[in-house]
Amino acid sequence: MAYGEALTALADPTRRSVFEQLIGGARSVGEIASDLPVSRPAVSQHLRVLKEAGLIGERRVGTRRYYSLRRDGLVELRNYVEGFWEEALASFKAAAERGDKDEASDG
Amino acid sequence: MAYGEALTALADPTRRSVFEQLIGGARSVGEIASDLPVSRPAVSQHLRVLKEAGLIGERRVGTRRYYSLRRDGLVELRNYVEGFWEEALASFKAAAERGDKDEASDG
DNA sequence: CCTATTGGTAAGCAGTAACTTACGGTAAGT
DNA sequence: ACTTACCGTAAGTTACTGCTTACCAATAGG
Repeated sequence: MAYGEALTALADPTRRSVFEQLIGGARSVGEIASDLPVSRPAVSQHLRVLKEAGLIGERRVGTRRYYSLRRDGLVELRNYVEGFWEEALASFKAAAERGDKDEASDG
Repeated sequence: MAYGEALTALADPTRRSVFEQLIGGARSVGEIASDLPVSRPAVSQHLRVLKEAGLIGERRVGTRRYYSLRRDGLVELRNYVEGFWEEALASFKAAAERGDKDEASDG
């Protein structure tokens, strides 16, 4: 059920940029913000959403906080996508074998 | 780049319900709405967003319109998820081999 | 200590998103 | 033709979201 929060978190373009910055590895808040056209507090807020969605984690060193992707969160999101992907494929196949033109899978 | 619209489309819970109803196959607007706690026009609006995101297609028969998932849209979304999944895995592995504790992949 | 660095939180604001009701438009049935 | 069923669109309202500025807490270093 947590994939809902994950999808919501990744819906916003800015927040998705934050997320994608972390694909390569951990980064501090300042580093992340320096690559974005919004203020640092805005980045903090985005990080909070991503964290509550389980997509990222935090590690403190000194006054800095390094954020990085959480494997569990990614797995959950991936499982959701793979899940309906498999189901949809099965539906497509079943419809095709019935000769249905219902499906707009070709459109 | 269209995965952005797809993620935005799937972010809303009601719209995600609409989407998930279509996994099993094509449905008419009325059928979809009857399983949801919102009005039919609201469903129409959600369908439009999903359609513009490339996730669903439409087929008209009589006065009814059957909506169903579009394979291409699903592929795009799946590719996005698989993409950062692979990259993230590589990053995790590299970090682990460096002995980094940067990554919060375990948290 | 005092200051600088780093970053989270609060308050406020503007934009947008989701919903409703009301209406229009098309196809099927009588 | 008239009615019914089905559905999209328009207009308006409410609520939320993302942003900014201002402020505060914690650590590091002189």
